[in-house]
Amino acid sequence: MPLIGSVVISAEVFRDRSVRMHDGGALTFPNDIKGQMFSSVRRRGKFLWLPLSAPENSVPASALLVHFGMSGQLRLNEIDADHHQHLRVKLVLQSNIAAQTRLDFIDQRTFGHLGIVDLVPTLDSGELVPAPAAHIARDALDYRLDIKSVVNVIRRKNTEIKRVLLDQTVLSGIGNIYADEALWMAKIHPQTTASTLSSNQTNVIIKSAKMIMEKSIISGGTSFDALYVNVNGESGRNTKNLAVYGRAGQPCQRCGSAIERIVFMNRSSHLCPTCQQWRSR
DNA sequence: AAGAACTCCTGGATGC
DNA sequence: TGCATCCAGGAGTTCT
Repeated sequence: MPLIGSVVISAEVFRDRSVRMHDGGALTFPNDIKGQMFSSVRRRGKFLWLPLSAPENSVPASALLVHFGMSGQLRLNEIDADHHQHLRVKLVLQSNIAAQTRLDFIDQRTFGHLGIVDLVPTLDSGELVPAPAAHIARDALDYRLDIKSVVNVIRRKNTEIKRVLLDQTVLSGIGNIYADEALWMAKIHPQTTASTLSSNQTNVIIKSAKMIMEKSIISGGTSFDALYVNVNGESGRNTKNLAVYGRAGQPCQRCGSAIERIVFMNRSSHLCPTCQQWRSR
């Protein structure tokens, strides 16, 4: 059943935290979403939203905003399917061409959330985006991405390049895994100060990230276990494509050196100590 | 203002 | 067997 054109018949929140970004929280969310129709699907970085239908001849003013955090999923289920152990929010949907169905928000670690938010025009393009995501930069895979200006922004940052890659206000969509993979491909140490990188090096990093993410999407995403599945509950197959992430101790595919795991900014980073040397300038 | 640290959370893996 | 500790990380908030 298609999501677009479906109307929310009812909603139930099983974990208040999962709608913490909704104005009014769990108290008002079910009533606020009831009767709303999804008119399309949009994405920017790690935010996804479903604009809610507006009166005729007017643009949508609000949307159901979803962030998956680490472990969040949206899954379409039969109306009477068993509740998943980590079901946090349940929407019952009705379309005019199919039976009722269920859109489940499942999230073990509850870093994800959803809520109804206003759509606001961005300063640069006037594109309508959810207010809580308005500060998020264009996605790495957005064809309108201005790589040249992103390179300039990155090269003005006086901090480690990996921090910058994870900063969603610079460039969005890159998380811890793809940052490590892109830096390995570009042969840059994650703790290299961004402002010491050349334009060419910075370009290579961005293009590597794009290439890696595109390849991952074709493989159905990077998943490790049953926690990470697509809308139909299927796991991705991209782990076999990873060169460094989660491969500490294994040989580098380029030079054979043992991959290292280091910790900074309270996160793991994986790198080849030979290919990615930390040169200070 | 920019950059860094802290915080939220669950449950599988690991150690004693 | 059982209990404690570690680990995974996106991003908002708070700090320096």
